[in-house]
Amino acid sequence: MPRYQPSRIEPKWQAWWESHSTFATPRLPGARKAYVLDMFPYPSGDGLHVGHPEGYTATDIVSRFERMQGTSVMHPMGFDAFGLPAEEHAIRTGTPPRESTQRNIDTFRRQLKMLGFSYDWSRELATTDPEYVRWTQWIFLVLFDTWFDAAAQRGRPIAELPIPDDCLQQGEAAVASYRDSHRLAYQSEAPVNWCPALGTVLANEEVIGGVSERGSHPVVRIPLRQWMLRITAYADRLERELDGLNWPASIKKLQCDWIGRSTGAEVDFYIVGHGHAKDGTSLADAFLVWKSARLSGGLPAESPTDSLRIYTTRPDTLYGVTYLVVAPEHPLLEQLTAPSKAEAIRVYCEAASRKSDLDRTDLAPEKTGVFTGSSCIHPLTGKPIPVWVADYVLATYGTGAIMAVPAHDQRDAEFAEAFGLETLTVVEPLEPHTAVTQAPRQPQKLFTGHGRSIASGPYTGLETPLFIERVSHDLGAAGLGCSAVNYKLRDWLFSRQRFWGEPFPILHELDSNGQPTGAIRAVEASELPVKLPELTDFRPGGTFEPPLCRAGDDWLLVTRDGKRYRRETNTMPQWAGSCWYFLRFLDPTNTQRLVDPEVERAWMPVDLYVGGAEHAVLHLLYSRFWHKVLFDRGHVSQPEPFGKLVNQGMILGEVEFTGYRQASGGWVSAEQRSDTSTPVRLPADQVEKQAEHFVLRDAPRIRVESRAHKMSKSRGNVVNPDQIVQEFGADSLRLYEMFMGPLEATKPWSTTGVGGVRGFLDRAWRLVVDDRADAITLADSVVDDVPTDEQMRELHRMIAKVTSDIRELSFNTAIARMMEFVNFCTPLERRPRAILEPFVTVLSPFAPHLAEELWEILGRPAPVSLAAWPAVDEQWLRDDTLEIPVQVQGKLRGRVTVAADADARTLEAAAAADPKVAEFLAGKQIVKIITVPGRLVNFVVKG
RNA sequence: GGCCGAGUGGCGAAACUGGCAGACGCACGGGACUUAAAAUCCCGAGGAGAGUUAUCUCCGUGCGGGUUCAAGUCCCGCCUCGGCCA
Repeated sequence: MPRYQPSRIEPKWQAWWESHSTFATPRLPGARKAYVLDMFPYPSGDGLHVGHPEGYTATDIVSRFERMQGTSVMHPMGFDAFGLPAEEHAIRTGTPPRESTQRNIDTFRRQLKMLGFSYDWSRELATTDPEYVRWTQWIFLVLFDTWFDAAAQRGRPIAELPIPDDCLQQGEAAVASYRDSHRLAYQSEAPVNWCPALGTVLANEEVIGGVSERGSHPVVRIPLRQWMLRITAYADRLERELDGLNWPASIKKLQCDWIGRSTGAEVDFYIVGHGHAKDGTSLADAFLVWKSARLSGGLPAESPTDSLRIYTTRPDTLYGVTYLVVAPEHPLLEQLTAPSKAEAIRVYCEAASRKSDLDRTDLAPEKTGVFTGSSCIHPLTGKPIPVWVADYVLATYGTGAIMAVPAHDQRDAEFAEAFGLETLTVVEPLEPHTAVTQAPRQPQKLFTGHGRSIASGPYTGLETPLFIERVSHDLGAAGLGCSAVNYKLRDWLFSRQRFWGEPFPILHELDSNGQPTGAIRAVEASELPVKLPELTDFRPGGTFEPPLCRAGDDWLLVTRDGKRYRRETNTMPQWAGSCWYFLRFLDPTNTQRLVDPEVERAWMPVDLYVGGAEHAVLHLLYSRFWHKVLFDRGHVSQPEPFGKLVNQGMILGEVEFTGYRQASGGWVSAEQRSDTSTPVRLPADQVEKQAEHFVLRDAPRIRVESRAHKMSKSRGNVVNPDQIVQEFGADSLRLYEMFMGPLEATKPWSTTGVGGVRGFLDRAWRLVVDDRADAITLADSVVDDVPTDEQMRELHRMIAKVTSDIRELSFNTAIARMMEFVNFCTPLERRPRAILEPFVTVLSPFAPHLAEELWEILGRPAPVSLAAWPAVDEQWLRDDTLEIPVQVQGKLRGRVTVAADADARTLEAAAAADPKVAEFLAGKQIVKIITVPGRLVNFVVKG
C-alpha cells in the first residue's frame, strides 16, 4: 500500500540533498542575492522546541522560493553556544561544558536536519569554536583600539587620539592611562550587580526585581573592577540610524526608549561650605565672586568641587526648585555632609548600596532620604537650597544629582510630601480650567506637563519650550550651565566571572613583586585565539575571583618584551558571540580575516532576519553597536547589519479549560476565585460555551477559564518536535506551524491541527500516486491532456496568490490557497500533468520532501528544490464575467452577472433589472446610485 | 503606572487602499463505499425566526457613540486579555 509515508521519504531526500550539496551557496552571489537569516539558537539540553521551527520554516520557505526564482541565497545556521545554562549544567553533572555543549549541538543539528531546512551546512559555526573565538577576541581588540571622536561622530584608531599637552608632559604612563580612559573597551571600578549564587556580576538587564534573571538568586551591589564597552558614545547614531531600517515600528520604538535620549540642561549650584564663615567673607560675597569667575571663565568642562552640577530635563522649572538631591554614590556627598549628619548618611548609603536600581526608582514604595546639613545657592535667585541625599536619584544617570521641583515632578512631589518640604508652583497649564479660578488656588497640585511659567523672574509668562531655550542660553552665557543631552542607555558591562565564555585578549603588567602595575596591553592579533585553560574545577570562585584565576601559571603568566604579565581572568558575556556571527557565516573558514571584504560587500546587509521579540532590544542593539564600530574602522561596508527584521510570535501550549474549587470542595466561578481556590484542569467535554464565557456543563453558573499558556516544563504542556515528526512527518510540522496563523501572532498549539494539514498532504499525494497499487506508481488519472480553461484559471490563480503571499510572509493564506487547489483537483477523473507539475513546484518550499518525491514519481529530474518557479500567465487571471453584489440602502439584495469590463451604466441597468432588487426599489425614489465598476452597485432610496 | 499588540462561529483563522463578513482548516452532523470498522470520497453548517418545499426576514466582527450610500476596517470614549518596560 504506497500510502504517503513521511518516515520513508523524508530521510531519503535529506540524504539526497546532502550528498548532492543542493543548498551549497557560492562564495559570491550572482545578479540577485538574498541573505536570509535566523537568529541562531542557544543549544540547550532540552533540544529543539516547537517555537524554533516556526521562524526557521518561514525563512526556509523564503530561501527556497528565492532560489527557485534564480536568486543567490545565503541561508546559514549555527549555534550560540557559550553561556550560563551549559555551565550550570556542567557544574551540576561534573561534565566539562565543552562536552555537554557539543552533545547539545549534535542534538540540535540532528533535529534541524530532520526538518529539512535548506541550510548550507558547510557554513555551520558555533561561537565556542576556537577559530570563532579568535575573531570575537579580534573584534574586542578593535574596540580596545578605538576611541570615539564626538565631533566626527565616529570611532577612530586610538593612535589618532589627541593627547592634551599637560598629559604629554607627565610622561608615557600618563599618556597610556589617558588613552585607556578613552577606549571603547575600558576598565572601570563601578558598583555592579554581584550574584553570589552564580558567582558572577550581571548586567542591569539580567537582574529582574532584585534577583537574577536566570535562577532567581539574590543580587547585591558592590564595586568591582570590570570591563565596559562605551556603547553610550554611539547612542545618537544607534537612535538616528534606525530610520532607514525596514523593522517593525514597535521594535524601533523599543530601541529608542531603551536608548532613552532626553534633552535638558546641566546647572551648577554653588556649594555653601558648612565651615563657611571661617575666612570672614560673607556667603553673599563668596557667591558673587564665584559668579563673576564663571562669567569670565565659563562653565568648567568637568564638574568642579565648589559647586554641585545637576541635570534636569525641565530647566523651565528652575524657579520652582525647593531642594537638591544627590545620589548616595555621588562623589561630593562626603564634602556636603555635615558632621552631625555623617553617621545617619553612612547608614543610609549602606542600605542604598544593597538595593537594586529598580528597588530604588520604582514609583510604588515610600521615598527615603537624609538631609546632608548643607545647602547650595540657586544660581538665578541667589537663595540657599537644602541638599538631600536620596536613593531615588541614580549616580549613573545624568550627573547623579538633581534639582527637585515638587510642584512639577511626580517623584519630587512624593519625596517632598514624605519630608514636609516646600512646594513652589511655577508652571500653569496653557488652558486653565475656568472652574479652577472659582475655587481657592491649589498650589500643591502636581502638574507635570508643559505650559506657561509663573513666578519665574524675568522668564515669567514664557511657554515651556521657549523658556528652556532662553534659560539654557542665558545659563551658558553666564557660565552657570549648558544645554545637555542624556541617555538612559548605560555603558555595557562586558565582563563575567565565569568559565564558559571567551577569554579577554588582555595582559596585565606585573612588577618585580608579581603585583599588577595597572598597565595593560593587548595580546597580538597573531597570537589569537587566547584559548580557555583546561580546568578540572570550573565552578565560580565563591569569592570575586573568576575561575580562570585557578588556571596554572603556564596559562596565567606570560612574558612579552622582557616584561611579565598576568592574563585577564574575566570572560566575555554570552552576547559577545552573537554580535557578529552573521558576518562569519559569509566566510567561515577564512584564517586571514574575520571576513573577506569582497564577500562581505557582496552579501551584506542581511535581507531578512527572523527571530523572537525577546531579542528586540539587547541582541539587536549590541550587534548594531559592534557593526558600527567595525564600519567606522573599515572592516565592513555597511553601517547597519539587518535590513528587514521580522519577529515571529510565540507558540503557546494547547488551550486548557481550568475550573476552580474552593477549600470546601465546591466549584467557584472563575471570576470569583481567590488565592485559596485550587485550579483543576477540565476535559473539553465537561465544559460548554454560554454567551461570552465557558461554563461547567453540569453547573452552568460556574464559569471556567479558557486559555492557552506559555509552554513550560513545570506546566507539562511542552510539545516535542521529535514526536510530531514521528507521528505526522516533518512536512506536516512545517506546514502546520505556517498554517496556524500570521507569523507575528501569538498562537496556541493544536495537535489535531497538525492532523489537518497532514490530511492535505495525503490528498496531495493521492493526486499523483495510485494508493491502491502495490508499488509506487503514477495514478491512472494523471494524464497528458491539455488542461481546460477552468483548470488553467485555477492553477494560475493559485500560483499568483502563493507567489504574492510568500513575498508578504503570509504563509497561512498561501497554504489555504493550495488546499483549495487540491480540493479542486481531487474530484477530477483526468488530472493533466500540466497543472500537477506546477503545483508540486509551488508546494516544494512548504513541504519539500513530499514535493521531491512527487516530482520523482511524475518522472521529472530531481531536485524540484532547484526547479524554476512557475510563471503566472496573466490571461488566466482575467475573468470574462463577474458576479457583482447589488445593495439597496447598503443591504445586500441581489447579485448580477455582468461582463468583467462592464461600465457603470451597464452595471446599473443590470442591477435594476434584477427581480429581487426591483422588488426593493418598487415604489421608492432613487436618490443616488453608487457604482464601483467591478465591485458593487448600491441604490440609495427614499420613501 | 507607561508603551505596544490583540478581541470576528464550538476552536485556529480569512477579508487588498472602507465595498458580498466567516475563505482555508480543526471539531461536529449526514450520506456513499464496506459483513462491519478504519481509511477514503460526497454533502451540510454564524445565530434567531417564519414557511409544506424552493425560500424568505431579522440580528451578527469586545462595549457605547460618531463619520459614510456603505464600517471587522476610519474617528472619539470605554472594557477585557496578552507582551514588553517600570
